[in-house]
Amino acid sequence: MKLDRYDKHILEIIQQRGKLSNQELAEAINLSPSPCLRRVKQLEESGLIEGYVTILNARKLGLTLICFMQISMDKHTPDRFSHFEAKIAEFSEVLECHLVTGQSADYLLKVIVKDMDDFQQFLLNKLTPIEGVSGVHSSFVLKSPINTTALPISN
Amino acid sequence: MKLDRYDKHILEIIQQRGKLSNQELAEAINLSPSPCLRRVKQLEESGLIEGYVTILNARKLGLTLICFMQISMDKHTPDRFSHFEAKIAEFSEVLECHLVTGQSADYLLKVIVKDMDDFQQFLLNKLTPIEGVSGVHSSFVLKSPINTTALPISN
DNA sequence: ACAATATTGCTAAGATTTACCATAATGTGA
DNA sequence: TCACATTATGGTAAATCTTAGCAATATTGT
Repeated sequence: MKLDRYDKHILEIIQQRGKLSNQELAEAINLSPSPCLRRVKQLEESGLIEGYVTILNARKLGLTLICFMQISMDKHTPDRFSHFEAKIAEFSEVLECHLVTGQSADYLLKVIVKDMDDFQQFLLNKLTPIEGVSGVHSSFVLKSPINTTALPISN
Repeated sequence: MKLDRYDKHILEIIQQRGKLSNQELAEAINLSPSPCLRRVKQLEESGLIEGYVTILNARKLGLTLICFMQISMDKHTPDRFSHFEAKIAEFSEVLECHLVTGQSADYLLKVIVKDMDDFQQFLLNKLTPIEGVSGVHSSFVLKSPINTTALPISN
């Protein structure tokens, strides 16, 4: 699967503007609508385009507290990990869960909640009751000068 | 700005499927296309909908290495911070940059690169040369069982 | 240079978006 | 509770967009 300059240009644009009409996209990359649409469909079928999503404003939804949580597990057995991941998947306040390298933690979680009360609820009633969770360190986000879903496209 | 069940239903659906046609969305929430479109437009104008983006497959783009980096600064002065943020904004491999609380770091970065060579380039040629960067700790992502942009919508 | 292959741009049919308006539903104050 | 004001809905139609087929053009490899 190799991408020419048209494909790369398409990807760069639609990463930022997912709902651009095909005509506008075609114009932006200097191609007529037909081949432009064909290329997009191909990129979708290849799986390179995973999907289209809508980004909401967290603050306007009342979600003002974002927290990165480093989780340590007591034992590093496969069933400990899969059980943790299954439990975590039930909580909609968890936006990301990454298994990471590093001495201090096994998992890194990105969590979003309304306020500190909700955070406490999440921590005490949802996270720490999960079997095997032996340590939790929380870092609260003060501001996020960069926050994008757009991946770098190589030249 | 208060949301009724239609609005919440719209938001829940379009967070997952950003390019759903208005007709399909209307059908999904049991409303005719006209009022459905009006609601979406209103949500856009209110700023609650920030925008629509396309999610690409990082692996298929050759981007196989994701890393969370904790950055410490030597001095906590406003110009140190703003200079760091301005420099970081120039690097497309930085997907997120958060100013965070916690004893161990000032910034948390989410970085994506092709491989360890590119990571080394980023670390040595781009990140550490920034004035004021006094410490860097890197955690590599092994897998990400959860990775969503969809925010929880309260009932 | 030439043949084979792939890609483009045009066209037209079908589908969708979108504004308008009459009707229905909701909420408010007496 | 009722009348009234306000708001939201659903149908309609025009404009726009999507999308597949096809002839023409461009690209690639030998």
